[in-house]
Amino acid sequence: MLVDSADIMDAFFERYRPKLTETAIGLLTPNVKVLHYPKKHELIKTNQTSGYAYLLVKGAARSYYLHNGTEINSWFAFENEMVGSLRNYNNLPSRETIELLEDSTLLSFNVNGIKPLMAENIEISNFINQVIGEYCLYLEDKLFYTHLRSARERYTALLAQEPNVFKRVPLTYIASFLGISRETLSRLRAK
Amino acid sequence: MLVDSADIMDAFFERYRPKLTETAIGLLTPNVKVLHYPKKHELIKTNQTSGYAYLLVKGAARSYYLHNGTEINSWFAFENEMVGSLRNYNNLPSRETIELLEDSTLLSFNVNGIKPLMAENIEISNFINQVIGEYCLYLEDKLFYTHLRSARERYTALLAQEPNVFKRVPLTYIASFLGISRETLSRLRAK
DNA sequence: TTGGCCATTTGATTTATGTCACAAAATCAT
DNA sequence: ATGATTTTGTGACATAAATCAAATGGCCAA
Repeated sequence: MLVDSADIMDAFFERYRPKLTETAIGLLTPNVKVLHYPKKHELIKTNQTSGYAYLLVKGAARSYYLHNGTEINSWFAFENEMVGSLRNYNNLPSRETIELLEDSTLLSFNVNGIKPLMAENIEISNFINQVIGEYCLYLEDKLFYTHLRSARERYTALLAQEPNVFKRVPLTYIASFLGISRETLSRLRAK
Repeated sequence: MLVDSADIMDAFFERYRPKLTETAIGLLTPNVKVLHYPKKHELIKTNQTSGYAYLLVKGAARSYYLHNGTEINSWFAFENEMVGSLRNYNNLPSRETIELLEDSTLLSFNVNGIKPLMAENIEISNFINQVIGEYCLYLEDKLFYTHLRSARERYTALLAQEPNVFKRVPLTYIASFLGISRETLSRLRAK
């Protein structure tokens, strides 16, 4: 059954209600759209500078890049997570391709339309900087829990911290995310 | 020869002059101090929540944490670089200790005094978010150039991108930063 | 200047993980 | 459903890098 587009956007803004007043929402709304895309659709492509960021309402996505001809997955995202290219946000070409792992429902944010609003509305500015700040903490964590850790340690950490990854993402993708070969991941799982 | 404190602060604000007006500088000034500390001084300590961030005017610093009883270095910083704990900024205890590698001159920023200014002055808000945004890009780069790369690749990348690290930081520290043993680094250098 | 303490190098050996090859299982399209 | 294609698992072997051990070199303090 189809959910009304306006409902989805309302639900999203409701989540941020303590932070975003009607004024801010009014400014954002023309720059936000509800979209549906099938599995394998590419939201952002390598070397491209996209003007959009997305919120995953329903579905899953991965980000990957090519290294020596093989795909290296850099992250996976699920419901209620923001997906996009930080480099794109800074007007640099994306190094990664962002691809849907499932048929998905998304909110698209027109970055070129929203950025200028940051100067005139402090709530929007805070909202965006909060998203980037949280991503920054995530990256620090990822480095901390990866650096100088063995394959088994990285595997068990991921299993503990993001169990849904193992339920919704093929092991081949998870292996390169963990920085190990498919075979090693298979053997780790076999205990 | 001693340089006057006011001169150092002026020079710093001058760097940001196109972004910070007199109003913003006036608000910041009471929260900024010029400090001198000797080599080995610890600016921020593990598990502590410091209320300060620093700009390295002259000198060098490293950030490290303990893992299985050994020090793992997470970054090195030199002149004109901001040093601090992102986790502290987000009111979380630091996982790392930030220690000076040389006798240094710094600007200290009182974060608790400055944060409230972000709500009333958009330039200060933009300034801070720019610093965090750049750190975020740095972390992405670090992951990208580290993940699934061999010891030799990580070594040559560091040598190419930050040659001064090898001039001012002991090899023991560089080894753990690269995620390799001291012996391996020595052998890589011997070619 | 000298001794002592780190930092760095070099050598021998071990170990974790990658690679290659193939088998089994699961998923997909017809 | 049925075969075909993709994903996952298992075994044998290769190799990068760790570990252990010890020698050499550099630097600081008395």
